Amino acid sequence: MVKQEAQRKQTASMEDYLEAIANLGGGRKVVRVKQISEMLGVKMPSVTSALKKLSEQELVEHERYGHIKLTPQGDKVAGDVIRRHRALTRFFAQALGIDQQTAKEDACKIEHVISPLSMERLTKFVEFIEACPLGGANFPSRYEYYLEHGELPRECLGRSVKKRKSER
Amino acid sequence: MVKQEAQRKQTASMEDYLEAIANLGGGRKVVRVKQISEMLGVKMPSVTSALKKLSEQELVEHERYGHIKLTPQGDKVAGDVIRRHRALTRFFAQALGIDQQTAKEDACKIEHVISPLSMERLTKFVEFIEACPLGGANFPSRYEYYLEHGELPRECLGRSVKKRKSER
DNA sequence: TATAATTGTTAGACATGTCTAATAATTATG
DNA sequence: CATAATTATTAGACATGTCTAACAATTATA
Repeated sequence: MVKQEAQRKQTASMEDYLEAIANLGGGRKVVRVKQISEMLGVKMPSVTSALKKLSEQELVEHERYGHIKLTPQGDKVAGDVIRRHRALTRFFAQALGIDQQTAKEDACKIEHVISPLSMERLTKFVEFIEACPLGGANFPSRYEYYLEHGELPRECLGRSVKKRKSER
Repeated sequence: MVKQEAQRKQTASMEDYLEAIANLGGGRKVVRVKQISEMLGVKMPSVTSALKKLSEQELVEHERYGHIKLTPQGDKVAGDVIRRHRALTRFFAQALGIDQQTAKEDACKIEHVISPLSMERLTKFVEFIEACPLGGANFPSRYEYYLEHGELPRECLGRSVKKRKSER
């Protein structure tokens, strides 16, 4: 087995840069400092300085005034961040019924701090919600009822629903 | 209406200090720099320095070598943080089935970055889960099945379950 | 292609929050 | 109650990441 470089844990900030570069360079387009700076809402010198750090860690290839590209390692890290981002966005939007904008903003913050275990469970949770006609299709609609009316829908009150043996 | 001091948004770090002081001082016990430092895993000078900042913002009362106490404002901020913390912990533990330790750790991070909207929905979600015998009691158990076996439980596969009109 | 506009970099200030080392105050104990 | 042990503070270093101002390179255009 080949010895694997231990992947240094990135700060939230550096993860944001990697994510931005991946998103901008997705279609092999040229990535520019200015785009990154606009996407992240920081000034260009901040980007330059971040690129320097990421280059030193071999996560990014960057030469003065020249091209910006993720290395395979950088791409892997960015991919992980993006996966977390997507799952979290789906969770907030699909499961909790939150608007896309807020869902993304929250995902953007939480993706940097959530534990792998919680991330995994949250992902499975969304998959489950989306796949299971009962826990899935019914669950969100009942939940929405609860959100709107502040009280449980009929089907939850036990009357019109047969309980299974194990629940009697 | 009395003019209300705009509540300056706190950093994650300052929120942690307020939370720790509230938790330690809960029973009107004397709060000590050392306790805070141990609870947060920082050295004492960090605490002293944080207390200075929080005092300037009138969130904490602190005199040299003396007592440490939240002001009413500080107490309010701490209370908000603690409420977020609790709801998040419940979510991870109850809804996602994550161990208490990890649930708390994640809550500790996320409580500082989640939006009020998502927080509110997440709280309602947990309430719903805990209150609704169907979306509640059944949902987590089906979800657990899915977690363990990697596939949906029978009741979710449409066979043994009558769909309601609206879903046909 | 010379010049203007745009984009990128460097240098260095600043804010936040941590730490260590040295010192001071408080508290416990012989 | 004097001294030792503990707890707290100050001073200042350091790391991260942002910014502005000044300058440099690149690209567009007259």
